Amino acid sequence: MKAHKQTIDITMQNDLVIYNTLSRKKEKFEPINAPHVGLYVCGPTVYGDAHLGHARPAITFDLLFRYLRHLDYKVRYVRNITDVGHLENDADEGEDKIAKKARLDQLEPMEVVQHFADRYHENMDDLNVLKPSIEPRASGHIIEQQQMIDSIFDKGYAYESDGSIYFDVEKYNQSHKYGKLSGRIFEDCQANTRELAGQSEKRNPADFALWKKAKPEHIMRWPSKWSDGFPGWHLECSAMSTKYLGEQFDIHGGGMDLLFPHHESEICQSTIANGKESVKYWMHNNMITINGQKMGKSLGNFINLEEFFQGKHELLEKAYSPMTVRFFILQAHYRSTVDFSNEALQASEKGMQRLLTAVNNLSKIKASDESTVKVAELEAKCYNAINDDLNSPVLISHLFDGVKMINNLIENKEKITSADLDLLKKLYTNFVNEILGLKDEEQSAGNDNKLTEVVDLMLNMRIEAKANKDWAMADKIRDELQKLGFVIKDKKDGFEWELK
RNA sequence: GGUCAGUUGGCCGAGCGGUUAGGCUCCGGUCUGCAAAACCGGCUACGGCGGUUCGAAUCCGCCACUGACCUCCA
Repeated sequence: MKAHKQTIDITMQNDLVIYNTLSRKKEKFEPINAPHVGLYVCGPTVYGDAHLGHARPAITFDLLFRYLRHLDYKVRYVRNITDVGHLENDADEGEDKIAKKARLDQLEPMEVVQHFADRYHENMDDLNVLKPSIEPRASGHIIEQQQMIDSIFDKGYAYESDGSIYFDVEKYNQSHKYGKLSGRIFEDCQANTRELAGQSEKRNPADFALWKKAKPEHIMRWPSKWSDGFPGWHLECSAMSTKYLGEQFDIHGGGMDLLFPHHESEICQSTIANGKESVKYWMHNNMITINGQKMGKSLGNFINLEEFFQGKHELLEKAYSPMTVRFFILQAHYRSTVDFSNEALQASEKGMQRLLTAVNNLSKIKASDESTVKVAELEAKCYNAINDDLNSPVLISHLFDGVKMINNLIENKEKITSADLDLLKKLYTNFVNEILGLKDEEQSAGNDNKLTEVVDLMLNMRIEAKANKDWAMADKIRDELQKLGFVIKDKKDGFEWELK
């Protein structure tokens, strides 16, 4: 039995295919140094509460992390926290996002960082997103970033201008061809990059900052040989991924909006500093839209995760649990946009409940001496789906086919051997709990003991009324409880209820 | 304006040359004192116009529309 499982896993490992943004193709996943896998994902800039948009990459790469671990890879997952250097407008001019928030709230920048990092972690825990192996902060790696600048400078791809250091994109383009990830052409970037006042210290509008001299009022600053200042936004990811995953590593992930210029710039920095391509597979999750539009601060349509969980937002008809949000996101493929709507969320909520109920009901199935169901086939379909560039929607559709199988087994419409039953249970534990990361949230609600006793009492009285064929009393108890928001479910031998 | 995606049934959302994706809704049935819940079953769509092919939602061309990035944002 164990030996059998091993063979399956080894086969499955060899079958994983992921879409590489670099080649715009699906590629067989082959780690540089198996069984070790290095995974780097761009984390949040912690100057505000996490919203639905933050949940997408977190859940997408959590799925990848979980699946790679399921395949017995030794994964080192690094997801950074940006706490310095990310400027307004993602430009090379403008106020630091953290510093601005600190100024507005009259706090130390690190108070802002601590507060929102803590909130982010709470939200991620709620969503059942596993903690990364390492969660480095940009401000803790100033030395590493300065060393990387030195390296780029020594190789002649950076220049100083009034205390700031810029990456020389034109020179890079001549020797390495700029734009291989985003598909942009250097000349177009020159023509289309907006020329801001104050950018004149750059030789070329497409150049980006590696180190910025701090203006007198700028509070987040570190000494350097060039000036008192702070690192450029793109640099932190290159410096930290190199430090923890090495000069070459397997997968770099992030949102599609980071593809340009952030990831393109990372490639430039790492290629020059390390003398070689650093990332083997680039993966990008798509955006979440609301009523067909991307969420954006300027559109005023972004919804915080906390607001989802509490139902406190004008666009929300009700609260949606973290698992509902997670399931909703997993029901679309990560490279597709997914459009938020109350109707879609509610569809996911019901569907997920049906799936999780079936999982709980697996224990009710009794084994026979033959099987009329094809469990091994179902398992193969599930692995094929997840192996195909993490196709979670197709995986989920197969799991729903299995739900029908489970329900029919419970009602003895189908038969299953004990070996197949073990496989079926393992299949659902693996895919639903371990890989998709779904868990039943039902238990915690309405655990007020007195309330439970009173409601149970009422419903037991109703059973007596029914036994006496006192339908008026039975219906009265039911209807009144329903008015108060209780959902009453009659069962063959009793009842179940929950408070909405 | 440049670059890149996409347009699938009432709603969401897979598919990427031939087979029922799946979920929710809706409709029927089982169960029930009646309901609800639960379960089972049913519901054949691919923006428009041409073309390639024995065969196209899937490939090609044109048109229309939507979105993303280049500016905030994951």
